[in-house]
Amino acid sequence: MGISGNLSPEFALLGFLVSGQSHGYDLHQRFTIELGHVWHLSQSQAYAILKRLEQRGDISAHVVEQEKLPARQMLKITAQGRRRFFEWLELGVGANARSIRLEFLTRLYFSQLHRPENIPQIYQSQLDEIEERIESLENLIEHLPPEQTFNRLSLDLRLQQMRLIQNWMAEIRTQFHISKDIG
Amino acid sequence: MGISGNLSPEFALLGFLVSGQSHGYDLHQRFTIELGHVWHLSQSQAYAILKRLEQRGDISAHVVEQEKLPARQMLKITAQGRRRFFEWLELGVGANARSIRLEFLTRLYFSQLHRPENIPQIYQSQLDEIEERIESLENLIEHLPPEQTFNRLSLDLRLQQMRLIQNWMAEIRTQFHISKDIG
DNA sequence: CCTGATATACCCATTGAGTGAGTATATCAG
DNA sequence: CTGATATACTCACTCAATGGGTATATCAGG
Repeated sequence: MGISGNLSPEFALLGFLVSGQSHGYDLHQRFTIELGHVWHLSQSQAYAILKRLEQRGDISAHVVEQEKLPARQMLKITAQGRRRFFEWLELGVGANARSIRLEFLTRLYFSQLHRPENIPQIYQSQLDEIEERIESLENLIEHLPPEQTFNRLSLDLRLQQMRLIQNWMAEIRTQFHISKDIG
Repeated sequence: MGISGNLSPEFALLGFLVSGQSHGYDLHQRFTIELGHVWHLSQSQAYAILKRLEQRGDISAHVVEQEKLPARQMLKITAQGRRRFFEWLELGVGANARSIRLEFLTRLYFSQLHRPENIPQIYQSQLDEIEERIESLENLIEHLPPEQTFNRLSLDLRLQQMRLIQNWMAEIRTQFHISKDIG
């Protein structure tokens, strides 16, 4: 889990349900419109995740018959689901490029929706993780035997990507009006 | 498949077998030493992949009893496996950051081992893909409705990552002495 | 001599990711 | 009346990945 657990399309669906009950089709639609360039989530994948969430007790479902269209599974978030969602919202996402683009942005999206006052804190802890990661990569590269060409190229790219993300985070600071003196 | 099929730890194992027969434990060791900072492949994952490769007929296995240690499965690449491997070696890997760091580097590694003369061609087609991707991202961003904050942030980051990779590719050009006038 | 770390060598169960296709019905434009 | 599009969901399958478990052998330290 944690670092690359790739769990957040799950939490994103949960996050939409925090605003009120809904059903699979609609959740997938909203996801696609709002975060479709962040992740790609297929319809069947969305249904699979929702089923899992139900099995875990994070959401509850009840069938709603419709006059003309097929019946819907109306989905509600449970107390447990709500708790799990807000716990997730405050976790760090780790510091690899992919999970920052995917998970951190998703977290930011739902923080803005449900907990805007927490944004500075979430922002800062993410930035801290990135800076730690940069140091640890610099260290790794320094101690890598010189003949390890391909491992070095890989680590170099990762390091450069982390530095890029550091700058991109500065853009986010501006866009979300986060002041500098937090943490 | 193709773009993000995530298939190359498979081909990497196959690629080690091009140099001669071996067994699971050793292949996993070599993988970890040579490409351990490119991918992380757990031992059990390695065995799972090798089993799949055998089922497909890309490798063949026969048991070798050992005097003291447990028996080994000696693995040999088949004609089919060899063909599949060299086909893969010439394919493009697509243009997302992750698959370039993982798949492209792996391909480069095995090209150097088994087909050094093909490096310029592989390099160039990868670079072309990256440049196409940059254009297509620029286009997407341009036509994105301004209210789509999070989708925009995601696309922005991807674009910047692609530009970074473009520069990183230039470093590779130098390191591998690839001349500029190819393709 | 015994113990514990390390290396060799492999397997299995489970969870999850992800695709592709199928099943229905309703609406609306041409 | 036909075909595209939208609503709404299900199923079967493959692959990814982790975390454990199972053995045996070697070798160093107490």
